[in-house]
Amino acid sequence: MVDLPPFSSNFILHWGEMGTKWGVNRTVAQIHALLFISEEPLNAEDICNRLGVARSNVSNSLKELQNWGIVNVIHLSGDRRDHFESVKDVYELFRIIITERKKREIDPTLRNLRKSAEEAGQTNDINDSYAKGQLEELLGFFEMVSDFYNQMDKMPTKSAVKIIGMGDKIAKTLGGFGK
Amino acid sequence: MVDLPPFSSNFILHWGEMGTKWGVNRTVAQIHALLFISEEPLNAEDICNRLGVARSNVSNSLKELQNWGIVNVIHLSGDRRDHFESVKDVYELFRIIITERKKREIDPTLRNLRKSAEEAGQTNDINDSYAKGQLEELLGFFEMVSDFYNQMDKMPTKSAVKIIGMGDKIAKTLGGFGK
DNA sequence: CGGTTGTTTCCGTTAAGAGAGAAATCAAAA
DNA sequence: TTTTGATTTCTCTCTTAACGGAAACAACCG
Repeated sequence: MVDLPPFSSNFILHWGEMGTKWGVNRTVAQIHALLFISEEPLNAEDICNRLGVARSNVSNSLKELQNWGIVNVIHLSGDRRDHFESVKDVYELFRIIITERKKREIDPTLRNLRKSAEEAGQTNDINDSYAKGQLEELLGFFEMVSDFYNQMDKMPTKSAVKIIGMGDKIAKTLGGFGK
Repeated sequence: MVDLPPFSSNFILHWGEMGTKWGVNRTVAQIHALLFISEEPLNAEDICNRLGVARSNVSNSLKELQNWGIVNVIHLSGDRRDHFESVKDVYELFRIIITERKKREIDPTLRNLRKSAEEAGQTNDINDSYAKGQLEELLGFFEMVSDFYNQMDKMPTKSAVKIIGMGDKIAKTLGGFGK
């Protein structure tokens, strides 16, 4: 971890570690952490040197970060090399991540549940009716979550933040109805 | 996949597959899926037979599901064997999962960010000020998310559901402010 | 054309995790 | 105490992912 203050390396290492728990590989998360706290865009060479990882690894990791949509290519005048920068706004960053995770982790299940529920609907075996009901419950839940995500995604970031931040007030208002 | 209607095996297999994307192993997710759609509690032997996996694997997986808090032991009269049942209410199920994931995936980062931000606060090197600011932004975001989770957790399930379900209406109300 | 940059694709190594099976251990009921 | 069920531990295998290095390739520019 060359040329970085201790608190930065600490953060980068931790972010890499957590990355593995979030389903992205360590290097990918580290590179993202580095770019996120870098004021200027960095080129691939810079990243290699700072993190001490192989060039090919950096190249592939950058590609994955671009697939996620949280890292963009920047061209500096007078320099032919690609430079990379992370989405810098935290709210925007997580909006993208959440949308992407929904696409990968929710939508396939939603499709499968719809299919399963449909198939289940065609059987009338009394033994299967409980399973059928549970699948329908699950499907309903996933539909709801999916709708919620879609609405948050359409919303301007600030409104979404406001909803999250106002969680307690909304809860109090609605609490009476929910009981 | 013995003694199960096609839509059930389909669901169990898919849930197992998605489990790997959610960070739990395949067998653990499959067992959970099986228990979730089973009306009666199953014993370890049953699970072995239905899913065709090793007994030890079932034992360890059940333990992990109990650690997550989404599977409980049940004792049936006249049967000394442990029986297992999943949390059956979908909303309750995901409330538990989300709380648990927060504990594993958010809280450690929150702690680390607090530490990093504190360390960063002590340096006055002008070169580090951007990184410092980004870390503070990130910390603020994680604090907000954490608070939101805590509030949802304290809330009766129905209120939480109501907030999620009313996402669009709340968005419309707040939309004007957010723009 | 030669030099630089970037991507892609191999290959080989290493590390980590999942999974199965066997045996030892433990606990409680009969 | 004996028996049954459950957990724990250990070992072994298999698979996957990560990683680095090297080379091939394409694109571009001077």
